[in-house]
Amino acid sequence: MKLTSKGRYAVMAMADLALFKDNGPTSLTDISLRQNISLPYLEQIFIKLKNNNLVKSTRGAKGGYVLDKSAHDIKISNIISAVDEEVKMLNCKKESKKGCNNKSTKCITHNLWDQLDQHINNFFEKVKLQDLIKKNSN
Amino acid sequence: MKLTSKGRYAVMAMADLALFKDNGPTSLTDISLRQNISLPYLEQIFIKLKNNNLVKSTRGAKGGYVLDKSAHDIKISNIISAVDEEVKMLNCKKESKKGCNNKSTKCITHNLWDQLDQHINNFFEKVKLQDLIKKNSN
DNA sequence: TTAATTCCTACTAAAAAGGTAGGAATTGTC
DNA sequence: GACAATTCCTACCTTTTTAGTAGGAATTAA
Repeated sequence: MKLTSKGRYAVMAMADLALFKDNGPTSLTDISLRQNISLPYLEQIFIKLKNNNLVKSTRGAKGGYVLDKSAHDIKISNIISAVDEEVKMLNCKKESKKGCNNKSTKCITHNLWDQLDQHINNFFEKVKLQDLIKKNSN
Repeated sequence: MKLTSKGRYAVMAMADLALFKDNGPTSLTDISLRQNISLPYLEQIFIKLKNNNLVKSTRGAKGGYVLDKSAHDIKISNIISAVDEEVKMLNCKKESKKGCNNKSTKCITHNLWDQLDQHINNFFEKVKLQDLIKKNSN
């Protein structure tokens, strides 16, 4: 299962962008300071967010990043998958050739992890970036 | 987040025990062969399962393990936590002293991960070992 | 021109995952 | 009583991943 700091940082950074979107492009330096994430690490994360059309960049002084679409239209699942974290418990190969253990058809617990994956992915599908910043203002 | 092969193996092994419970104690050698898990690794896992009263052991020849209670009464969450895998996305310290980033009160995404944890833990609470072996007989 | 920024590639340190090695203790079976 | 099968125990190890760091090039507002 891959759900670690990178995914968390990505979501935090996107939420930060959404919160400060009215100030023009937000620099990674600002996000780094506000969210306490190392700047070069943020850079790597934002390359991916950009490649996945979640943010747009402006280079040079006064540059930075802005959301590429409204916070209403960005699902958490989009962010998670953009930084290569996939929610997947199973090593089990696709049900084409061999089974999960290189043995029989499916391992005993195949369905369990499959259902869990669906649960989690479903959760991330339902939550929008906008939901986070609403909640934060409590 | 800690949900890896160890937890998966533990659940697989417990399900195996449940499936073959009528043959008397099941040796780890058998489970190792059937589930394709390395024997010494299984041993380590079973020490923990035993310490958590999920299985009972019989030493010596013809020895092995049996479930310590009915498969109806063993929750997947029991197994996962027995092998030290905890479902917890947040690094965030308990809301006592400092906030999540060593900064403000809560990080922007605190509630999100908190809810996800609850979702997953809830899932594991609901599913019993018995449910797995029923499903497997499809 | 300079300072602030994104962009890019490569390296690295620490931790965790997923084991292996080797042997001691126990017990049913011949 | 020997032996084979097993659990039990401690220590080590190898590979992968995580979470960075280092160093600099390209871009652009002021």
